[in-house]
Amino acid sequence: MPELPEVETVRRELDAWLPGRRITRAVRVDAPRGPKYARLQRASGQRIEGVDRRGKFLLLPLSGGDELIVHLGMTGVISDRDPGEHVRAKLMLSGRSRRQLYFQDVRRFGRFLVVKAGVYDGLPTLAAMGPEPLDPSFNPAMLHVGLQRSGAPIKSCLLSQKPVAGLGNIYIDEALWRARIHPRTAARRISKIKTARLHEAIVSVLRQSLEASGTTLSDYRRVDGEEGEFAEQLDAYGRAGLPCRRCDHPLSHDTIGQRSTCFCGRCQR
DNA sequence: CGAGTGCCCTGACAGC
DNA sequence: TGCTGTCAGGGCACTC
Repeated sequence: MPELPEVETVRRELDAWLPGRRITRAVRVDAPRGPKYARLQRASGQRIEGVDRRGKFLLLPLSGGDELIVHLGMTGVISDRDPGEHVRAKLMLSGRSRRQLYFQDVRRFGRFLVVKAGVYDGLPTLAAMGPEPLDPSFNPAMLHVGLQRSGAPIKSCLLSQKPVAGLGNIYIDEALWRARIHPRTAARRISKIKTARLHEAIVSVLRQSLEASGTTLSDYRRVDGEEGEFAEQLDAYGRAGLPCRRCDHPLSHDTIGQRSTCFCGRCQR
């Protein structure tokens, strides 16, 4: 499932060639009507001014004062080649190369919509998005303040995107494993010492995954169709029953916040 | 307002 | 072979 490293990988690829191009036509293809593709046709005729990211959302400011918002959901793939099936939206672009942009999304959890720039009324998670973990200003004190606001299990708290942006099921399990924090620990009970460890774990796992162009488990692909290479470096996610790489104890599996969770019952306390 | 639950959606896979 | 059931989960609507 695309999380920050995957979305940032896609952002960088798009940022290399999209800005400055005009969207000659934006169309829904076999996409449901409704809020996930709201006002997409408004992008037609506008120039793409940049490719930004907040958490797992891609934000493309447009010349007409609008913003194209893309969320990959579970199975969203942005491609510069026609994937053939499950294409939900398509951007025809100006420019001699005739390059186009396809949004493929098998399970339809993704979004591809246009809003007035910065107006996120229908997107409460984006509107309340926490700090960017790879921004140099992100520090343990900020994380601690965010965690203090919640009595929920740390796993659920991080899924909310409020204490920090861009983490999903995979990197939360990885970060908690690295920081040796049990996923059921109430967020506000996490000490400053452990919060500092968690901060370091979040930043390191995201940087390392980004270095590997993200994690491909099944659906995620880069714009050129290549896979991310971080899956082989996962220590927790998907390793239930396998020995912990730190203490050899078999990893446990549990469901927290309706999410499958893997952790070491011995060294995560 | 915070926490918890149901829901969307489709393919992969296990079991019979 | 072909069917059924289960699982995967990000974000939102809704309830308490």
